[in-house]
Amino acid sequence: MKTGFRHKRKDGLRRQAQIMDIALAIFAQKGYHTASIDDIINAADIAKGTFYLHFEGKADIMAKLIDHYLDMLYEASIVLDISQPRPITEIKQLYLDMARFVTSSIEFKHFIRLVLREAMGLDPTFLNKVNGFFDKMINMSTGYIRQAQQEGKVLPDLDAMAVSYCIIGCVKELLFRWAVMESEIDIEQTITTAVDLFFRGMLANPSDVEAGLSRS
Amino acid sequence: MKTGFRHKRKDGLRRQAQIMDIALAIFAQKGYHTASIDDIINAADIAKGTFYLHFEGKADIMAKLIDHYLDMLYEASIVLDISQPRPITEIKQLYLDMARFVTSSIEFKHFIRLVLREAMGLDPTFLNKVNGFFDKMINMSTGYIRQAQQEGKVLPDLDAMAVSYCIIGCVKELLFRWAVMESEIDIEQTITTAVDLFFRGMLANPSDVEAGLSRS
Amino acid sequence: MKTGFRHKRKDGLRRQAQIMDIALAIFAQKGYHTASIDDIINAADIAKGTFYLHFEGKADIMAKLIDHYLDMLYEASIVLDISQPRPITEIKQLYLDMARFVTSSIEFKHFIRLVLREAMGLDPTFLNKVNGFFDKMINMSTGYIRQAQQEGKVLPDLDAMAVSYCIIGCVKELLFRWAVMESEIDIEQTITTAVDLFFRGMLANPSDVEAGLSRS
Amino acid sequence: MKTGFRHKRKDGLRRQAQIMDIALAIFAQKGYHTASIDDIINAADIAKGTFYLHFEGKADIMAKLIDHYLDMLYEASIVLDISQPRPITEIKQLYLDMARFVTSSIEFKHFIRLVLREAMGLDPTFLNKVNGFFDKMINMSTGYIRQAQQEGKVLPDLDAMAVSYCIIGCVKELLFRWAVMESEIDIEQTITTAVDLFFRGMLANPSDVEAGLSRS
DNA sequence: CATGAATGAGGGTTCATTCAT
DNA sequence: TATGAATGAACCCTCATTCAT
Repeated sequence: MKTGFRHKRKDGLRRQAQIMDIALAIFAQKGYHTASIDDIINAADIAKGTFYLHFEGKADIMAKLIDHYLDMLYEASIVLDISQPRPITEIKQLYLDMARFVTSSIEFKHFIRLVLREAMGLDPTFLNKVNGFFDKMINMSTGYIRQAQQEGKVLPDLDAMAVSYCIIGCVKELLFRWAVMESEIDIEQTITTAVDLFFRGMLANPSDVEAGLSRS
Repeated sequence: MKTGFRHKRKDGLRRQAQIMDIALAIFAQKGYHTASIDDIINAADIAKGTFYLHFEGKADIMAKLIDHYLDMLYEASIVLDISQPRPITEIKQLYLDMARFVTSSIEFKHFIRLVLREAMGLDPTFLNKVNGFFDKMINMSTGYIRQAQQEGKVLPDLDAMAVSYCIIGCVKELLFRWAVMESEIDIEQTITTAVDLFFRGMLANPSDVEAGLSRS
Repeated sequence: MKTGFRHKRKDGLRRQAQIMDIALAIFAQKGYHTASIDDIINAADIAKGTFYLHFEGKADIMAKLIDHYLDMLYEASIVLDISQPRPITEIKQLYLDMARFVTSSIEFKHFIRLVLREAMGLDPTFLNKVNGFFDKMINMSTGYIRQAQQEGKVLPDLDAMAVSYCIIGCVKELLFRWAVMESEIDIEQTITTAVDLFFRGMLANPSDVEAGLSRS
Repeated sequence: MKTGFRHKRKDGLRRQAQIMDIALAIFAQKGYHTASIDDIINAADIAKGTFYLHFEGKADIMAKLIDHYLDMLYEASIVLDISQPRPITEIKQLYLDMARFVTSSIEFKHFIRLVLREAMGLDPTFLNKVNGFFDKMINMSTGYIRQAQQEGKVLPDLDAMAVSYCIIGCVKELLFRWAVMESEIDIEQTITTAVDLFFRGMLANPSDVEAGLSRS
């Protein structure tokens, strides 16, 4: 028992962030259940103990990963939280901005891949965290649609929540194709199509959307 | 017929089907990774060896389950494979029929729960099988939309495949809410809303859809 | 992953008993904390899984060992539970019988060694089990002395429980020397000396003990 | 004196003694095996490295603790080493003094608790050190009894060493009840009872002890 | 002297799989 | 066919110890 030498000392938080990056890549590649701590420490080139120095265990690093990226998403989603009315064109721009944001980094791709592939199959803890985010999106969307209905801009008989489910479903599917199936999808083009589709189907006065439609 | 005599002897296929039913319930409840062979054989009240007599292993029973239920879905989806034109109203009815079909049995609920929760996180084999089905749905839908575009019934500039992604996304999301999150969703009502939404957004001549709209 | 062949099947309980015997020897030799499951399975020439087939873990086999031997001791101690008065000589014989009983088998030696060396340093669970036995012995002894005091055979002012502590202390020390330190002790001779010593010190009428004294 | 300046700098020996005190308390509370270095450094509010600056390791601090307290006991036991004859009453007083000595400080209680609970289960090194002390006590006692036998004060046929085992056993048991089981024992009263009991059982001329008996 | 991040051997436990009966 | 004891690779996790700073 003569261990503990040959260090490559790093500032605590940087080391932790570095391990998280690598773990995320591993999880995204092999899946949470299939990936082992050994996979992570080998990829990170650290010792077992070093891992447990920074994280309580496999579930802990997963939780920290989810918290970290969800925090970023929550923050980014603030721009979507519209209290004052905005023109359709701006809305579409917001969606495109969000899309560019989440598709800009490989880490986010890994995170989305991980979450959409199997975060649902993990502890209720994880499931709740992730679904909490989607639920917030849905509620935000629902509230926005209802307000538009009151303003007479959206068909009054539409079930706002059902529509929101559809929108979130579209978003998830697109992200799934992009992050999990690595499809060659033109995200911006597809989002434009989807937004136009939904707007055209929802709006009380279709001419309202004309400016926002890409072609016609 | 040489069944039913001696120590718990059953016709091979019936026994196998019975084990699969139980395994599906277990997998749907605990998740594929979390569920163990022991869970299955205890629930099925058979011995370890008996399980391996009928299945090559854990992955094998999972594969057989996926194959079995996907086969049923493929068969059921035949009615959606429309070569000749159909009126909008009939399309909506087809969707509702499909919805009633998959939500009618507890086994299908288990299957959908299993597939949407984590089958994506398993072997590429499983992922491919399941996505193969969704891809077929998407291709079917895409072809149908393109045909409608040629007939001038659907806006010509729409990216048919992007729209299909949206539709499948909606379907998955609804099924996810129903089977995984056990939300109290009125499936038929929500599907009606979604179909109307999409049709209104897609059709070249909105008046075509009037008959199909639930309210107007 | 191709494991599970090459068996040496044994009847379940016999295998369990065999593992317990070996584990007891290992624990007695290396100590509970120092001994590892690997030590046990190597000595028993079984696989890791086989161990966990019969025991829930290290603490479980320890608990089963303690229960097993304490049960035997409780049973053997029944003869000491004297409701009707007995002559001194018989008492001494009872002690000698008990001594012969616990020193007759190597397993008991291992058990006593284990218990006296460190069972006190384990979980409160183990501590309580073992002390429960000693407490029963002490209570039995105390009750017996008090009865003798009422009959005027034992000095009335003696603190019966304090005397019982002394007796148990002597017994423990003797067993410790024999089982832990492997001293060359003539157990029977020493017990005879101790019993005489205590009796001579306790009895109201020293001549009562004459018959029981080994010499003089 | 160059103590007290700069970052938490203390005189080496004082710091070492302080750590030992804390370690003793931790060991006594959780047990040697269960307690970790982390427990100690946390309680002592020092860094890991600081611990290894003062001690070679876990075994080393344990050894130093045992040595330290055994030294004190050896020193205290000098008063028991009687070359010239003493009256019975004085002997009893010596025992009571010793009892008061070891039960006077919380540190001694911790030490006794540690030693009687599991020091026996550690390295032979520790076992030998502790037993070395008890052996010295036994030899001292044996010599004293033999001398008394030659002087005709103690029954000549008694096995002096056996009697000594009994006495040490009583002492250990009392200390065990007090330090480990935290029983509410009146140490002085119980020792008085024990001493009287043994003397009455040993003495050739029982009237010799009369003065020493608490009640008669 | 003091620090605490890093180490890795070692330990306990699980579970899919096998095969003698 | 059916059984279930046996297997062992693979995991997760702990903690005494080291040494660059």
